Amino acid sequence: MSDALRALASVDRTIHEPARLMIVSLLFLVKEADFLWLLNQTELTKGNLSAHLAKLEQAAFLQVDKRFEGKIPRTSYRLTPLGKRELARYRAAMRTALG
Amino acid sequence: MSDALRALASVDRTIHEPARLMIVSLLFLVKEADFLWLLNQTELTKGNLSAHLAKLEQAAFLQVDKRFEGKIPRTSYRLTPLGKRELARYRAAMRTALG
DNA sequence: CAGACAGGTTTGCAATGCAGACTGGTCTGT
DNA sequence: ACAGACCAGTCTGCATTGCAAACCTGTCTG
Repeated sequence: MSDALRALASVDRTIHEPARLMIVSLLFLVKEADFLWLLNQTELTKGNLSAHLAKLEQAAFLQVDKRFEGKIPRTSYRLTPLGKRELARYRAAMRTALG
Repeated sequence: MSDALRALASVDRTIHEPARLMIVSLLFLVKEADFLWLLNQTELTKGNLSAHLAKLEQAAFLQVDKRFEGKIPRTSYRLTPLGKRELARYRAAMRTALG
């Protein structure tokens, strides 16, 4: 089994999913974002986005920060260090795989 | 929506699946292969490999060539021109997405 | 007060990936 | 000749997904 194949066999499915790869890539660039912004950028449906965020949170790849600004709930999402590491690993794996 | 995101949103799920990406990558390199060889290279189970090959055939990304060599059935798999093009497109998309 | 919008969660459905059991045939050893 | 191993797959059943639409709570606007 070649390196390229080994790389593919070991990719993290959580990140590999295109919708989630969009999310983590965005968060990697902007550091922090809220739900609506992610919704607009990704063009996913709300339910879908919510589900993907939940999955990423469950994998501890992102951290949800809910707080109030006055009466308005302000939720922001950002990558955890683990999330950043996994994204880097994923990128490296895919680069290896794609030659 | 950035180019990177657009690229991700449009990836072909048939090829994106790691197991199938292994298969098409292998076939791209070797031009032609049989079931056992693919089985050994990918380390998938037979049922799994069979299902993925069927899906790739259904998408017209690969072509199955069954013939007899004496009494022994000799099946070989190879990419179609469409399969090669789609792999190229996928690679380009992922490179764009991963920066 | 009605309606729009933010910020999600819950539900239901169809498709998928996966492994293991099964089939049908050939080859090898005794 | 027969048992067992191997090749080449297919079939089946299961659990997990991804997806969209419906729903919910609360705020803000006209």
